[in-house]
Amino acid sequence: MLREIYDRLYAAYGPQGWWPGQTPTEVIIGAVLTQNTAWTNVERAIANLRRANALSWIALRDLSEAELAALIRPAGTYRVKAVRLKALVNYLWQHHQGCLDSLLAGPLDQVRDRLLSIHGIGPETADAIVLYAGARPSFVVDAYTKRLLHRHLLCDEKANYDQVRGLFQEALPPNAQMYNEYHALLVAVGKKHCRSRADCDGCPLSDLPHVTTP
DNA sequence: GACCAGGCACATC
DNA sequence: GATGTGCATGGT
Repeated sequence: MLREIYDRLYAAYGPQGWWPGQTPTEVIIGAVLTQNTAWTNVERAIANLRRANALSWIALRDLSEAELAALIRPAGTYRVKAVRLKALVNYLWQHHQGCLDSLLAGPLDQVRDRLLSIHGIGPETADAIVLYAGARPSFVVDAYTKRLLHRHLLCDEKANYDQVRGLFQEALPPNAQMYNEYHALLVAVGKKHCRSRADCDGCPLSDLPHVTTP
């Protein structure tokens, strides 16, 4: 069924062209900045960083936390995110000499655990980094994904992150390009539909099995 | 003027 | 271990 849903969404919406970052570094910064935040606000923050020549790991290392916070302010929760970006930058320099390829190298599960050990990087951010910066097949689960699966009776309402991720990874081949598109497609359909029970009109999945109670 | 957005850490029970 | 809460800007 998860393969069927992918095919339908792809047919309806086409390739999404995620992640909208120009370099792996930019993708990773965006992954932290977008936590609980609309992407348009993340773009403003990244534009500030670019204007300040701060889109590099050296520059980010040398910025103070307060300077960084000021630059990323449009992304919201900027004090928290400045702490998180600093934790990531410090980890990269302390454990990988500032080398991103080194941070992302090794068995996928090891890389994921490595990222999860960094303060401010939870499962969704870690998977987004592995998938969209590392181009490796770690499925990204977000609120849209959980909601859609629950509405279509494919997971329990209280299923946790790793359970939902496991459903996708068991049903699909470990194909990073496909995981990439699928996550983006789930966000696309989730923004238009599946928000309330009245949003099913025109949804490419509206004829699939569906919850009948709120 | 609420309500929400590619979450996460921390406190409390 | 399971909920509840703070973080904070900009769009709808």
